[in-house]
Amino acid sequence: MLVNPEAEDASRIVEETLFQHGLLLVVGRCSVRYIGRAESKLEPGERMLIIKEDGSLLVHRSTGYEPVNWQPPGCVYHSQARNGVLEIQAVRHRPSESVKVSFDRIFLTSGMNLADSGEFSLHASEEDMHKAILIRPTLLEEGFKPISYEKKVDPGFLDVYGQDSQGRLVVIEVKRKTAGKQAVIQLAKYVESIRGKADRQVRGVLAAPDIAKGVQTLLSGLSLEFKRLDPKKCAETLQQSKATKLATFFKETEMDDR
Amino acid sequence: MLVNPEAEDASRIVEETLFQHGLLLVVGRCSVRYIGRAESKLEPGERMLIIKEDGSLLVHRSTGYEPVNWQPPGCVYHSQARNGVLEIQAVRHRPSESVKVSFDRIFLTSGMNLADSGEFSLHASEEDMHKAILIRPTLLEEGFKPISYEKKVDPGFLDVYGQDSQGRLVVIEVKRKTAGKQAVIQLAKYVESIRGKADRQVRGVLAAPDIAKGVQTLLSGLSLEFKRLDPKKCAETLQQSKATKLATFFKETEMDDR
DNA sequence: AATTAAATTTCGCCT
DNA sequence: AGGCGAAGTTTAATT
Repeated sequence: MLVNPEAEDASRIVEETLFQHGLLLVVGRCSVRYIGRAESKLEPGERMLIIKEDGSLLVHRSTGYEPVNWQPPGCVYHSQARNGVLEIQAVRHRPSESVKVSFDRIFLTSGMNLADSGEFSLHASEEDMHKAILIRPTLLEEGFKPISYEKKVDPGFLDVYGQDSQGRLVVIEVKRKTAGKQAVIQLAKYVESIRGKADRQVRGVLAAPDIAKGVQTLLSGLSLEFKRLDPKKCAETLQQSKATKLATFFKETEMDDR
Repeated sequence: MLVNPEAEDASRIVEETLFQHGLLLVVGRCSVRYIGRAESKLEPGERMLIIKEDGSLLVHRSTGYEPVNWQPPGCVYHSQARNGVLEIQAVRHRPSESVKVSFDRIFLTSGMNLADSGEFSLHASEEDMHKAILIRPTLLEEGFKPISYEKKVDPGFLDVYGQDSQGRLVVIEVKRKTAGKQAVIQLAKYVESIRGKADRQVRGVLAAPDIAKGVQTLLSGLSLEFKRLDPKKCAETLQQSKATKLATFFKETEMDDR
């Protein structure tokens, strides 16, 4: 790690870190040029450059959640120090594009190796809600039996698909947030598609924590139903039934995707 | 800036930097808990925490373009050091959510103030392509004369609108990338809308660097046209004609938006 | 404030 | 490799 280094000294850290695929951090005054899917130019200013082990690149300004310039993982790098200017260039193909960062002043540069094997788990995502219904169908309603999930139909993918206690087909559209008009339209399309092929009655159910104001009218008008489904309860259901249990579940129920 | 500090010492830098809205950087071993729109848990590992002047937060692992946890600008922070553990918590409302980062080991912490007034310009955006057509209509075709741009019509806004050398109206849908089915549908809607009101023939032109495979058939079937338009050439056109020139252009041509 | 549309969207899955 | 759908999408523009 170097504080206020000359470009040539910083360059040594940069090259070494890039070579051994470490995490590189450079803070200083730079300009950035991007050419690829679009083109951009960033005039000189003080920013933070991060290059990760996997070759991804981030240029962050002092404000804003998003990087001002970036490259996804898999970039190839080239760097050089000349006339007190440190240039770092990232290139990737498919699509062909490149980002060039030129530092004329460097406050801090550091090469690191972060050991990180910690697991990341995201709960109560929409996919978790799908799974929760599969594991505990009563979350939706008594007697519901899932047949398939993320089933491909004409207009796209329907979330969960099954039959109710009376043998009617049930098409379920799941939303993690308050369901709006768009969700109803989507459900309607799926139901229509299934009705065209099925030989039995088909119900359409919108499952979400809440439904937007006024949308209930639209839903009722299309003879569709709303069922309240709490993401938190879904997450709890998943937590109770561990990943291993889920695996056996899929084997035991032998879901038919005809 | 501190290297391998105790939590209590790091805490001083953190608090001060947060207080004066500087850029905060903490690298170390941490766990992260997020609760809000969804919920997530990140088990201990070595990561980089960035908190910006505007209150945005980023937790970056050693790989991946995207942060593993984050918060948009406008968060309120609370931090404390206890039993050798540094805890930093970001809270925001609307939607209500929070991220808590707990460091049990710190490699590096730094508070900075980045002076950055450099302008960022993204060229060859779709809007740039609109402007380029206005400045040099021959980019589209000989004899084309723009009448208005971003004109409000029933289904939305059409990109550019004008008349050709034979006095026919021309509706142009511009895409910066390969135009797909959606672009054709959009153009068709606009053309239909204009045809309903116009007293002359109306042409529909899709202007893009390329057209998706198979979409040409759809386009032809609707009696619409495709014109190749290179974003790069548009960017060059804009560069030649400076912003000042553009301003006078808008004044001089007195474009009618009836 | 709510809705809609675009993004150098990214990411994942399936064809 | 390309295409489609989802995202804790984010962000900006518009109603």
